Amino acid sequence: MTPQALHQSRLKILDAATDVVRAKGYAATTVDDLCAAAGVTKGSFFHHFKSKEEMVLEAVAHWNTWTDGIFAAAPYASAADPRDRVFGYLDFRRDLLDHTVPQFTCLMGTLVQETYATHPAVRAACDRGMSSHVAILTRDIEAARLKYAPDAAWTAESVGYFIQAVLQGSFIFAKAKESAAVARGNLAHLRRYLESLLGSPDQNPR
Amino acid sequence: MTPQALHQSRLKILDAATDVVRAKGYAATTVDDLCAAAGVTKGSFFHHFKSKEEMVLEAVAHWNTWTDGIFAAAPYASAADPRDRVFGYLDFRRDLLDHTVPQFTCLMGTLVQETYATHPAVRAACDRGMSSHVAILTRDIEAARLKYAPDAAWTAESVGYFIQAVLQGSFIFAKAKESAAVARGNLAHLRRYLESLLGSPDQNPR
DNA sequence: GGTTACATACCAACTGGTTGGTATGCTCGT
DNA sequence: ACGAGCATACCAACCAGTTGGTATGTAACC
Repeated sequence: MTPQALHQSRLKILDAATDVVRAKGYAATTVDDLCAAAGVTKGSFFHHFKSKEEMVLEAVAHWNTWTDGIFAAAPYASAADPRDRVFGYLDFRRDLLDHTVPQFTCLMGTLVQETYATHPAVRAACDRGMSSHVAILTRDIEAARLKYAPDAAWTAESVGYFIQAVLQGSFIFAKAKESAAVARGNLAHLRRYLESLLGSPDQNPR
Repeated sequence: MTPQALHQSRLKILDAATDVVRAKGYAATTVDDLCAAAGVTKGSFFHHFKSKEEMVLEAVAHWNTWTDGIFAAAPYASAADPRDRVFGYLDFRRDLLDHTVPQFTCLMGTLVQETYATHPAVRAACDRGMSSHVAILTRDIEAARLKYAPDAAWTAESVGYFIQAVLQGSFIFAKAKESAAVARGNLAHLRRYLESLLGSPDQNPR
């Protein structure tokens, strides 16, 4: 966003927030935790952010530009066929599971669970972020639907939300079991379902 | 569990915990919040529970016996055909979505997100609880698989986890959007997928 | 070139309110 | 009279946010 956003200390705090909040949650993360992780002082923190909540709102925005960049730059994103992009997305997310649990889980999914009733602005930011990610995904799904299942009874958007829900739910089990095994199995089921909707990516159109 | 568990104040605290923790999360829920919601004093709270964490562990156990009872008593549970029980479960969960968001979301899904890295005992309790619910569901799925898809490439257990992940992910979107609409759409997709695995419940076997 | 004025970035110490938990004593059934 | 259950007052630790100050840069003015 603003040139300000590039400032070193500011960035370090936002980066630290994505890690610490994902690991401990919002309420349990103290400003001191963040400062220690970012290597800045409390004075610096409150110089850059009016409050802890305002900071986390910017952390969500920071997270979204960061992840949007990752998915846009991924190899699958430049596939010519939209269905290949959809399945490429699934494979890409499956490969992300090779990282550790705190690394592949979602900041917004974690945040919204504990803040939806108490911090309306955070809830709204998570809603916007998750929905915009779904919208990006939905574009490819809709293109694939028009090409491979034009008479389908389902909407592309509902499939986009379904994919995200499977991912978010998988993260919960990954945390509970400290293992990505269930998440991997879930992605396999999800792929099979999408193949039933769009056909397998190595089949021909129609 | 023990006859102790039936004690009035104890029960009121555990009931309050399921509501308040689901709404505000574990860290943001104070012992005073719980006491106020339960209508007991702090002295009573710490008479019955050694600590906030020990209380939440019992709240998880309390939650599991409560929900297990609900699902066991639901009409679908006594269907003769295992496939009917599986789809009955899906319909039952869909109907639960008519309640408010705080009412149909899952205590353990909320809890584990923010505690998995900081409160190992809570994480383990959530894992046990969620896995045992999956295990109950898996029994019906396995019976349906043997009857309707004996040569299937998938395991009943992995389908059980998939169903739960879709539900948990749906809860996240319900919280983010303060609406169950996405959750309903997700359950429709889930049903379609299960029909592709087991056949539609009004079809004949094989 | 030097001085004033001001803005940004940062820091350590502090504050006032909150929190989980404790200490102590009251009450009531047996 | 004795212990289970409960109530009240309290405490030390902790927390978000404040304060007052320093260091650095920089733009303007003479």
